Amino acid sequence: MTETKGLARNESPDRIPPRDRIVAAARELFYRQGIRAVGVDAIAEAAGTNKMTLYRHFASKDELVAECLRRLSVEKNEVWARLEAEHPGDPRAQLQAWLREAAGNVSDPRSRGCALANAAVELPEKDHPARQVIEQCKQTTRENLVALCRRAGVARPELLADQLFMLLEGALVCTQSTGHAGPACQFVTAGQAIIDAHLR
Amino acid sequence: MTETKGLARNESPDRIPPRDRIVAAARELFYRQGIRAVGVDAIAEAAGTNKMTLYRHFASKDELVAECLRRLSVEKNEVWARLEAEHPGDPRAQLQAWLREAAGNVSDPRSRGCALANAAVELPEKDHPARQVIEQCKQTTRENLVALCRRAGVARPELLADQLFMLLEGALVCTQSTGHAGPACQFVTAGQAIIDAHLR
DNA sequence: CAGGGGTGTTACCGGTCAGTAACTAGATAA
DNA sequence: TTATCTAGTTACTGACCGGTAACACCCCTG
Repeated sequence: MTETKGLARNESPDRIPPRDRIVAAARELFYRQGIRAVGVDAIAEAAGTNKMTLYRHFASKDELVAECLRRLSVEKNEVWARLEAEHPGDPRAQLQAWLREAAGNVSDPRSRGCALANAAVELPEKDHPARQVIEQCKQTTRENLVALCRRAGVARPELLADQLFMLLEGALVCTQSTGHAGPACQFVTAGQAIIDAHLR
Repeated sequence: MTETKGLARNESPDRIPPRDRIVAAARELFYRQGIRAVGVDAIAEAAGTNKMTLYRHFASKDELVAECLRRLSVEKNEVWARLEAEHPGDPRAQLQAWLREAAGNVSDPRSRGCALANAAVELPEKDHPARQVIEQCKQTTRENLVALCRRAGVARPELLADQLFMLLEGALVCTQSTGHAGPACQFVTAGQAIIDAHLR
């Protein structure tokens, strides 16, 4: 007895709590169809639950959107530790690995760009709870990329980071308007040229 | 007599026909607030008319969206003739002028990115009437940029064009998530570096 | 003058939206 | 056991959505 101390309740078939199922379903639907195109009923149904349970966990749809982007933001920020773990003490190898990882996202045929950037397009209201999540995550990404470029020993780390940042954002948004056979297929070549130019 | 042969009717105060007012109002509202966030009633009211007149000119809201993007597409394609007129027979100067013109769009504090790219984010349905307009315009832009780079005499015109294309798309989308003080402020520097590298 | 086409106005349709109330079932914890 | 907490279910609200019907208006043309 005294086994399940509150953290494992109501696991009928899947043992995933409703809150997590809701966030997972919402993330997928928001990303595939767009935030404004998805209703809360559809999210609840895709999560195998209902609207009331959704509203017991989230004050509003906007808050659910923010929570989805918050989780994505956390996941995105994990890449820096992973790069360091894969190439410890070798920032240049980490930069190359970053480029390859980014290329994987760009070339993924299921990709619909960056969910955060897409949300910024769909939600222009400055006071939307998702906006600070978006801006915070992008800012953190930029800072981590600058730090990596600095450790790589380039003369102008901020410039290199911003060039790579814009290149990646551009490639991701390109796939949605020109497809994966458009300019985005030059992502690696372009990124490598930028890095090489900075490494002399 | 026989003056106004049908082209100047119903010009009460402004002499702009309702259809054009509707498209102008829709373009502004779609761009500022997002396509899905704007209702047809709001468009009609902003155009100084009503919903019935709107639906007499457009079969549906989706068709109105497509028409808005079609007009934007036409305007965007005018840039190539303008560059040629301003720097006749000097493709390298035209490329520089393109970069400066693009920089103007990026740094404009009222800019919310490219309306076509934003629409591609908001309208993922493959059969939406706006999609072929988006893809067609982006494709044409890419081809014109490749042609300009080729005339400029660089060794790999397709690569240069795609690099500049991604850079511009990235800068435009960046302004919506990281603001105008983010990576986008390095647009000109980055673009110039790319061009210089190709011109040896 | 008579006619007609483009416009304005009002009211309406069915559907969907975000969000809530009230109640039931089931599992846990004392 | 009893009490409590969470989740499921149904039904509902009021607002708004895209789109339409019917009719009055007005200016232009014949």
